[in-house]
Amino acid sequence: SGVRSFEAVEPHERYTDGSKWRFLEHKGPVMAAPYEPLPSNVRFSYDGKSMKLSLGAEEVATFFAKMLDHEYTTKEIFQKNFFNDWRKEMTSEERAKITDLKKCNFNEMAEYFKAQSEARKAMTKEDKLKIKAENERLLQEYGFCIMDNHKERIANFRIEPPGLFRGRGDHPKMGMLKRRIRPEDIIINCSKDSKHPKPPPGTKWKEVRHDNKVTWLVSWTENIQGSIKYIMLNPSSRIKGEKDWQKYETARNLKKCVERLRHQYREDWKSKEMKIRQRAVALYFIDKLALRAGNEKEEGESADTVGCCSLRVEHINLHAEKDGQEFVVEFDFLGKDSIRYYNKVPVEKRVFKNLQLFMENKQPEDDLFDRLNTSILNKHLQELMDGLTAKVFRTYNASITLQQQLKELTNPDENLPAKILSYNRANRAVAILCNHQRAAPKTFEKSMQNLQAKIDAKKDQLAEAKRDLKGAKADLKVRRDEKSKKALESKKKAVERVEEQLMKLEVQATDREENKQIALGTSKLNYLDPRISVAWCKKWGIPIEKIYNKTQREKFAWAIDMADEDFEF
DNA sequence: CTAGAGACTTAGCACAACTCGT
DNA sequence: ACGAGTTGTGCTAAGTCTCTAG
Repeated sequence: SGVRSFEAVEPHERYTDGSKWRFLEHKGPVMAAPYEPLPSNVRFSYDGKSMKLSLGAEEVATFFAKMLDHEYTTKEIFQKNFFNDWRKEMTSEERAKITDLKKCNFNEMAEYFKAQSEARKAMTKEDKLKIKAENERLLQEYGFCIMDNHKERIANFRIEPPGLFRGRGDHPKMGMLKRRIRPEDIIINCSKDSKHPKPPPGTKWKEVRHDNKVTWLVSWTENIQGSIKYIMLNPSSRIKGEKDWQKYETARNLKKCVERLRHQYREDWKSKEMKIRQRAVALYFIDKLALRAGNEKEEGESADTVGCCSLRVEHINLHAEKDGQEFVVEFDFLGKDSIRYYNKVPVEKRVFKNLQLFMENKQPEDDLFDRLNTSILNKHLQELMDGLTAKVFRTYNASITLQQQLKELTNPDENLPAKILSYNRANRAVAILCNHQRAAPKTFEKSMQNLQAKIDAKKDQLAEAKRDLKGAKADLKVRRDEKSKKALESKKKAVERVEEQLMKLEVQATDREENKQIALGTSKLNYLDPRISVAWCKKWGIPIEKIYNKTQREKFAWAIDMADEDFEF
């Protein structure tokens, strides 16, 4: 099943009728483990008196108890949403009695779960092995499907277990109960002529359908936002790989016409139509700053975040002059996942003047681009180039930046670790462009200190090695024999070795420091044409394992097969 | 054009698994 | 062999974009 062939030049739709497969067979999802009631000695108490909860109410209470040491359980919205949903699961007697969250004591439950997790850590090796074996069995049975002629890995074959919803950022629905998914909620998708997955004994699927226009195997509707969740294939699968390839080919098509498009939107800055000016300025931001498109969101349904088209007046500040630069736009807004975007960018005068115009007579909470949305923008883009949408600019600019940076930063004379540092720096330039941030690792300070200690130790070692070398030189001068000559050689070698080790550590420290709050993974996985990296590795004799781990090599198998050292994005 | 459903990609984080020095 | 620190993986939320109906 590992052998795949791709057309060498252009990715194509496998079928011309829009269907995604002919044959699809799988075992269905793994359901969430059923609720295990608490032992009777673990009690919940209300208003100082212990009280036995009904099974349903107890389960939801344990969700809260498990989260007690997270800061967000102290938030008012979280508590309100939780309590509201919890009460719905109570019996009418419980509901009558439990009316104030502050009077609830979950401590025994919390202690119990802490003890459980300790016990799990302290399990014997055999028991851990047993669990591992069971997981492996589950993976083998449910983790694969047959699509057309290939056995393919499934990405997420487990149904999401129930729990309390925790959105990102300031989410109005945090703390709500994410309910348990039953077989009756689940839609199965497979081919008619396949062996259909069986629902658990005594249950039924909501539906079994045979829709080969879609790629998912299982779906259900989630109760927090009412959106549909899917079980789909792993990125290593044919269907995902071809799609990925296609994405990068579209971005390469953009490369061919991007100068034309840039010229066009610069012209449009002068248009007499407000709508066209807004479109042109937004597109400039998307191109220059790799902003996301910015669809409209329903207010109050999720955290207040924006992208380009949904920017509001309050998200930018205009400075005719700032820090010695003219026409500076200061961006400050929350983007996807409530990650802050903060940037001060000098722009062309004409853009600046347009922004002033767009902001005239508006309140801070008004839309900056009031005549624009993603649908208008994408319709325009579609006319400029086949398959062009706003997000293609992100892919294009990310990939072209990597290629440029690699060209600029790679020094042919440097050794392997130095070259890899260059790669990471090129990758980092992209991550910064795309604003891929992470919380600094909790162990960051300590880990830097450790590394510094290692470096210091290595420096001492080097000084010592150099002293030895000097001694050997002096020896040779005096003795002039073969033995001293050999000794000198070996001391020289030793110095070189330690020098190299020291450099490696210093490179590592630099890399880590620069990476403190930057996440490289997202761009590597989603924005960088893997053929650029494969070509770079081949050109400089870098083993691909230094750049891509096993999972990544599987995902990018198509590119590793395809690209040679002169691949140009 | 608007709203909503649906399908699919992109995202950061928690924790499990592994690695390396002692 | 062990534990601390690092890396990899699973999870699932949060985006983008298309399509359809009114």
